[in-house]
Order: sequence, then structure tokens, then C-alpha cells
Amino acid sequence: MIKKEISNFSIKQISESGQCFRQNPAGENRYSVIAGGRYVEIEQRGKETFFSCTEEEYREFWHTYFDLDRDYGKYMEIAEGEDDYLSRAARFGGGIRILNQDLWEMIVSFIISQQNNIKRIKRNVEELCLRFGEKKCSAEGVLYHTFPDVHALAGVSKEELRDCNLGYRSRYIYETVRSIESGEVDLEAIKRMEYAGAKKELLKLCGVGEKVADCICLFALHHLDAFPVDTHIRQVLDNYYPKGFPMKKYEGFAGIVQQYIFYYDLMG
DNA sequence: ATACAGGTCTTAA
DNA sequence: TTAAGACCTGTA
Repeated sequence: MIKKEISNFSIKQISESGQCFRQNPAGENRYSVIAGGRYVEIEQRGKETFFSCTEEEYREFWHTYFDLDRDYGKYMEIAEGEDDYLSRAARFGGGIRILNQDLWEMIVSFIISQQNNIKRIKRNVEELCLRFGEKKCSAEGVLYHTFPDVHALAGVSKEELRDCNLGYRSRYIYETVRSIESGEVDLEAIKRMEYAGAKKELLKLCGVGEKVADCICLFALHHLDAFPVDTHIRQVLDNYYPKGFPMKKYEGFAGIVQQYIFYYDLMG
């Protein structure tokens, strides 16, 4: 167990923002998070944040995963200095971070997310982990399953996938696994690409359209210019920015602004 | 009941 | 190139 003082960081807000489908409340201001084949519990009390891991694991993994090197204060300052709506949104979601999640996990998770609700998305993802992931035991003695890698899902039949209640998305995942296994789409190469190139490659995957590709670019590849437009964002843009959203003002961090708006619309 | 949930694919003009 | 329709399933 280690203790940190981190400003502009709220594990509760990150959990509720819906960018990661594998974390759950485990008590008051306490959350369990599974990522990168690891498990950690995080609790916040006042200005203090406690991580149930070693200093080494924090530095090696969770620090990057939660994007703790970045100064979100300066982004919030800009957002709050602009229009009224964005100012409120930034203040409301000031503890949000754009996570550095696993590319493959984000591809599958956001294919599942389409035309779906958070509750079922989480259940579907957990089902995949339970059936096809690797079983592990954390230092706290908690049993969990890792997210199955491409190879693990390559051995899964169409029928088995359909049994996970993914609906019509099971076909998308089946096809996507093949595209990657065959080498038609190269995930390691995508990691080295700029935003535009990475998005173009991701769009080759069955079940990945504009919105899902942007979510993957933002939450896995950390391309902060990605600005996923879903039904919520669409509605906010139409209601509050009828003359168009001033995207140019937020060059380099539009994705962070998107998350403030999304979270405010969802929870505010 | 029936519409809808962080869209995308397919088909037809 | 664009625009309807279809699509799984659970929940409100």
C-alpha cells in the first residue's frame, strides 16, 4: 500500500466516465481496477490517494496507466476560460484522466459498446475475460481474469462467441480477430502511427467505424486530438454549439474536452 | 409493451 | 456518395 498526493485526479470520476469497462466500486471512494494483466485497489480520502501496490509497480505501470505525468490543470484553465457550458463541464469533471489502456482490449471493448448500454457492455467484457482470459490471484488474494489476447480469441469459435450474448457484435469480433491474426492489420505498427494513420488502419476492422476508431485512438493510443462523437456528444453540440464547435481552440487536447462534456452530460 | 442504449454494415437509389 | 433499414439483447 502506497500513498500519493495527486491533483486533478478522481478515481470515482474516471470510473464513471466510462472509458474503462474493467473497474468497479469496492466501497466508499474505493475502486478495484484490472488492466495490463494486473489488479489494484485504489482509495481516495481528501487529498490522499492510496494504491494497493508497490512503489515499483506504481512507477512501472499504474502511473502511466492513469496519465499522472500530465498537467491537467492547464487544460482545465483553458476550458474554463472559454464558453459557459464548457467551463461548467470542466469544473464538474476536473478529476478525469485519459487512461493509457491496452490497444487490443479497447478494440474489442468499443466494438461491443456500439448501440449498447454500459451495464451490458461491462457484463460482456467480463464474460470474455472469464471464459477466455487467464486466471490470476492478486497480492490481496482476489481472484480475477485477464483480458484475453488476440491469440486466445483466435481459438474461439463463432458459436462460443455468440454464447457470450454479444449479439450481432460477435461477428464483428470474430472478423476482427482474423484480420489481425492474418497480419492484414498490424497492431504494433498502429502503435507507432500518428492519429490520422492509426485511425485509417483501425477503420479496416469490421465493426469499427468513425466513433469507435476515435475511442480506440483516444483511450489506447493516447491521441488527444481524437474527439469521439456519439449520440450524447452529438446532442450537446447541436444544443449548445449550433454554429459549430470551436475545435481549433482545443488543438492537442480535444479528447480531454470531449470527456469533460461527455461526463457532464451523463452525470451532471 | 416498445423504445432505446457511447454505431456500423448492407443494400439500393 | 448518400440514406434508409437491419441488427442482438437487456433494461426502463
